[in-house]
Amino acid sequence: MVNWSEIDAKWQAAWREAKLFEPEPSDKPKFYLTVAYPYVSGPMHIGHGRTYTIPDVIARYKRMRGYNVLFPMAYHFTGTPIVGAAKRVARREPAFVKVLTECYRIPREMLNEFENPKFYAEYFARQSELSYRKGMEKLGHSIDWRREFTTVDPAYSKFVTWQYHKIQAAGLIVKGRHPVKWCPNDGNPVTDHDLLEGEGVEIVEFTLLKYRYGDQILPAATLRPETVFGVTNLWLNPAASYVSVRVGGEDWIVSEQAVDKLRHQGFDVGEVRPVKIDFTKKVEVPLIHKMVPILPASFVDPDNATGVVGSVPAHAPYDHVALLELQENPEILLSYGIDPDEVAAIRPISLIEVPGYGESPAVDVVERLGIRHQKDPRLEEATAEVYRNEFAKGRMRSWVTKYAGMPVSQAKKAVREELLATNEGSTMFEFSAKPVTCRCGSPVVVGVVEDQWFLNYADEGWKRKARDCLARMHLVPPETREQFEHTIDWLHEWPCTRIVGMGTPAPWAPNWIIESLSDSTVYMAYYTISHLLKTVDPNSLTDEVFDFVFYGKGDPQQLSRSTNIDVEKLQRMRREFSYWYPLDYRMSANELIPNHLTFHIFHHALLFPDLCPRGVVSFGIAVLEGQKMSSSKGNIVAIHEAVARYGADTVRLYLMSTVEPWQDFDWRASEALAMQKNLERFVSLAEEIISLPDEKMSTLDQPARWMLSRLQGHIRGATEALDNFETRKATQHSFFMMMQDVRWFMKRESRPEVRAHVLRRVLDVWLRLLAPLVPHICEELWEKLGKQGFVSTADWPAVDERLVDREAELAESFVLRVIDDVAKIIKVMKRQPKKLCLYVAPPWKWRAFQIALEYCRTGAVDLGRLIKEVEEKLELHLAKAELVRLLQQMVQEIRKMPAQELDLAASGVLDEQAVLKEASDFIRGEFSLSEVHVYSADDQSRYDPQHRAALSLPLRPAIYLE
RNA sequence: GCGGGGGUAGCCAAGCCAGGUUGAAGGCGCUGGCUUCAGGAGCCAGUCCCGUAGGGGUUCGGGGGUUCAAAUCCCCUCCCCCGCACCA
Repeated sequence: MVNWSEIDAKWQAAWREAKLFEPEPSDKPKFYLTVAYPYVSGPMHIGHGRTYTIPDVIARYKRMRGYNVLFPMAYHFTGTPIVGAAKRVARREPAFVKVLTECYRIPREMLNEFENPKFYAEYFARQSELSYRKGMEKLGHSIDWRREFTTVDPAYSKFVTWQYHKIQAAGLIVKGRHPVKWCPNDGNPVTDHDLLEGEGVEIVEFTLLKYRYGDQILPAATLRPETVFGVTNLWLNPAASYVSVRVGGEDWIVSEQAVDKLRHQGFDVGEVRPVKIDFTKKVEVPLIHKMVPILPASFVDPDNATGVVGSVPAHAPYDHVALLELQENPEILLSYGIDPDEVAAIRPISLIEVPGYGESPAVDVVERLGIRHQKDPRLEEATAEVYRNEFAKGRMRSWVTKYAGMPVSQAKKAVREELLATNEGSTMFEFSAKPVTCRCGSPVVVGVVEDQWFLNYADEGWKRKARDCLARMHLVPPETREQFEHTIDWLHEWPCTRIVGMGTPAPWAPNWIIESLSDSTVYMAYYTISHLLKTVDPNSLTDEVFDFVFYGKGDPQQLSRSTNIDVEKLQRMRREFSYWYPLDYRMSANELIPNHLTFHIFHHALLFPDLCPRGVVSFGIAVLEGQKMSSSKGNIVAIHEAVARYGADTVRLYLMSTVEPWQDFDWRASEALAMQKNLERFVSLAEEIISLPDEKMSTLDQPARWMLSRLQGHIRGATEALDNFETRKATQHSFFMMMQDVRWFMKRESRPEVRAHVLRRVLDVWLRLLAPLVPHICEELWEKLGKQGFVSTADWPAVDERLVDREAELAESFVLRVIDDVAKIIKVMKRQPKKLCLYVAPPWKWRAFQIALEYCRTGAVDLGRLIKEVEEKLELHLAKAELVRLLQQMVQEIRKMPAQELDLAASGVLDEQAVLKEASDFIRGEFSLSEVHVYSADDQSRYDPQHRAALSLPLRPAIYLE
């Protein structure tokens, strides 16, 4: 049993005291990596454990490779979720309180403190056992803690202020209006976290077509303005209440429910009066100015947009079905005073042609599905199908002169533009699904925020800079490049200010807060000086200070006088930044590619065009026993619990071993436990090796040469893996394969002095290979092995080419193959043999083998020619049938064998007889035999009662068992 | 719809780009043997099917093709996951 927690604590303290991870600028080459700082709205769990262990492993590896490594960390406080969580505590929401008190064991009497967002954040940032700080320390992360900060620190705000001054000066902050989910009760925008229901519901923009109804306007809402050319009538729901309302200078008729929506969306809404719809009146369609009737329809939802709907039966299944119903039921029409003959005359007007459909797609689909009533739920699916196909493949018909031949996707925009330009249309936002309800219980509406500030990512010049930056970056995995490129193309104005939440006031509009993704784009630069800023009065951090630190602009003497910051300190900050920047690698979750990671490229491209990050590594998501983790629901495994149960090294190794960083990770308790046992086995193996006498070098025999050669392969494998951020592959080589090989060697090597000598050499290297992955136990064993200093700062092992021994590896795999064959035979003969005879192929068969190998190399084997050539060259006295059989077998064998081994074998370095004789004692033991004999197949004195020797082939000796 | 990723033996997961160590690494699970002051310990072996001599049959979502040779290359097809914004 290993006392993991004791070892963890011992070495974490030792590293801290030695200030091992507090790098200073020097003349050593540097390696600077960062990972997205945590948003501290809950405990650190194993998903985060993985996120932060990956960079730690890389940092530790690079440190051993001789780099001066900077790995800093901070905490993200900015934004709404923490504030939202504090609010939920204030409201004492039962489910949330339960998670806090039961899952996270927060005493109930402390709850009122959690109503304060800052306390809340601090608690999970660094105060409690559940915190990120404690979790990372417990995992042994090699972080320079001197540099930690939070995004609400005054100095950080100064840095954000500097940054936004720069962006503003570049003309990339623009103002506009922006739709948001809005709670009228709270008077605030709400995020998805604030919703009781309606999470993920989108805001869609409808076009309003202004139909003239006498002096009034009926604004019909549609997502398909291009279909205006096919309008046959207007729909209103007779069961709904419509009102007349002043909007701007116009008199609109909309559903009662629409009035508030318009108001929230910034329309100038005046007096509201009830109105009775006169279904006998005609309305004038905008743009085409034709008169159409108003018809009653129950499918019209008064709570969706304006409650007024235009009818395009050729392209809208609802419209088509509703019209059919009216045509079949004239009595309904009569009750509204509508002339049934007029309605009976209405025909769908097709304006879009779509491959795969007839004249009117909506009619086709309705007929195919057999839909007869406007309340049929399948109309949703029918509408989606028609919409999708027309949008993707449809073109405007030739009669729609102005837009003839235009793809629907374009026509939609063009028609909309025309409607807006002629004031025959307007726009309105609506939710894509309902209901949307705030946690306070109030229904949420779409609110349009005026005076919203945006980062103008749509700016072509900025995009170009971002693309240039991206082109120079190394991306892991490489497939992410397309995602980044796509994101840069498609990103447009990003609303970068908020009304609520913690953060930095926008410099030009202090009533707004810089939004939390927008304040976290270039903070990697801030880390380089964050420890020094702790001794500086934040008020003295003017833009000029940052200009000097980041750009070297200005005179430090003068700057010192104006700011009261020591010149040395200013120069030291400048030196830190100049030394560490650019960032070598940025690591983050791949779900952040569409926003944070691309933003960080944009902002670097603007602020540090010559110092863009060199690379990005994107991580996959983590799940727990196949289930999505959720801090707010409490289904997580907290880091401090995992470390307490398994030890830091087990957690680290498990996190690194099952998948590569960019793949999705699944934590399974049973596998974590298994990993702990594996690690304990390693420890007892290592301790056994350490207890062996330190033998002097003696001649290395076959198993020893094999072991040392395999070791070189694993050094190479692990090195390549970590160079490519492949933690899983590194673990495979450094841990699992090493375990297998060492065990095999211990079993195989019979001479104690050779075994001791080789194993001690192996362990010296092995501990260093494992140190980035499981640093605590490696330090412990490194010390026990009698090595000086920390293994964490020891040299990473280099491949010793002199120990690479392909012959030894070939010989060993040859022995293994023979053992395998013998085992198979014993299994089939179903009794325990006493005696084993092995007959290795005679020289002439090797020559035939070489010739056959040449044939195989060129592709198709002409067996006839091969036989002829072998006969001629070897002058054999052999029955033709026998030779044919033999060569066929050889070709088959060659096809099955590894190419490199074959080449080596064919060169004749392998003395089969000698290798098998060396291994014969081992083989005897393996099968509990009493005798093992090795003969050449042409040895006249051999014991061979069943004439097996004739079956021998190169690399496949004949076998006889009795 | 747009963009990205993926389907491999009971499970996870390598391999695929550069076709030939591929019945297919490694881990987990399971089975057997050994060891053991039977304990969720350790060690060894096995783990697609058939087979009293190292063999044969059939496998990498499905179908087709290229090739002496395909999990790997090409074509078609089915299915799954993630992102699409104001949310960190």
